[in-house]
Amino acid sequence: MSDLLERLRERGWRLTSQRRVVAEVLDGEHVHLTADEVHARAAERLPEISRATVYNTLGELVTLGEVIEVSTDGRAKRYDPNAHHPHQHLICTGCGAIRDVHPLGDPLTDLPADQRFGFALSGAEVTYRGLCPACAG
Amino acid sequence: MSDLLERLRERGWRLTSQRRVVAEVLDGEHVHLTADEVHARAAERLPEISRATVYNTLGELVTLGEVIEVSTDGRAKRYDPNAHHPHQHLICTGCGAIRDVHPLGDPLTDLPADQRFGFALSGAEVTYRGLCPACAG
DNA sequence: TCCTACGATGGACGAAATCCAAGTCAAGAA
DNA sequence: TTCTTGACTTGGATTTCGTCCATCGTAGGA
Repeated sequence: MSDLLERLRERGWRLTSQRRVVAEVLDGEHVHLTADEVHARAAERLPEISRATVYNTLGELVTLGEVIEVSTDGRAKRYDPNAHHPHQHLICTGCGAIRDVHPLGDPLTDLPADQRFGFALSGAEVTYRGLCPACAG
Repeated sequence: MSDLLERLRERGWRLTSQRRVVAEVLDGEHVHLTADEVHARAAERLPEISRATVYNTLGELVTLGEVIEVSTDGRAKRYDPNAHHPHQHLICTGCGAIRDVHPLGDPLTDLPADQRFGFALSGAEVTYRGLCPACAG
């Protein structure tokens, strides 16, 4: 059993075939899939899995901190299984490809106290944008 | 006439009453409105303006670089008229309130060459998240 | 094996945004 | 000023993404 399923089981997750397949889809490929793509890949192994179940399961994985939700543009959210390694995203403005990147330092430290307006900061996301080599042609 | 309308006119924008009202709504309040809120405020002055026109006009303003589109979460996009002053956003995880903030340095410089993967970078957006004083209450 | 509470199902629903064919009008031409 | 034309607007249909809900199924403990 994968590390992911193992961790979930330890937390009392009821392990259904549907949840197993969704977790395996995410665990298997470290790319950034939409909910619909996750559903399509899960349906290859479990043809009658419903979209509601995929949404429910993804939501739980996000709540449990196993998966990160990425809203890159105004389109479908993407799900990033690389939740245990802090990182940011680099997105191609041409084709929409997403890469995980590791900038120097912690973005949070760049926001001085007088720019925090009394907020209790919990995190910062950085999205770099540019043309990938293929799109720059 | 406002600076915004002046700039648009110089670029050959056909100035219709609908476009004028949308531009004035954005120019007047430096808050982050959704398309629906822009439509509601525009309709106060021009009751029969259609949603499609508001969406069209907002899209053109974004293309022209006069307005920035902010996709905070999976909800409606917000439109930020403060496009000529580089800034980032601080969002309350409780109530969704958005503030413009000015972090130190340029986020782009934090991404080392070996993390750029051949991309031609065009920009970086930083979203700080936390609880605002009212929600932390 | 049996129970039962938790999870899955799928169709209806809703929000946000886009599309499209038809009607309207800003602004340059005469 | 009036005319002309192509760009702009309209509103309803459509698409996309996601949630809700009543009902059915089943994982896992007793």
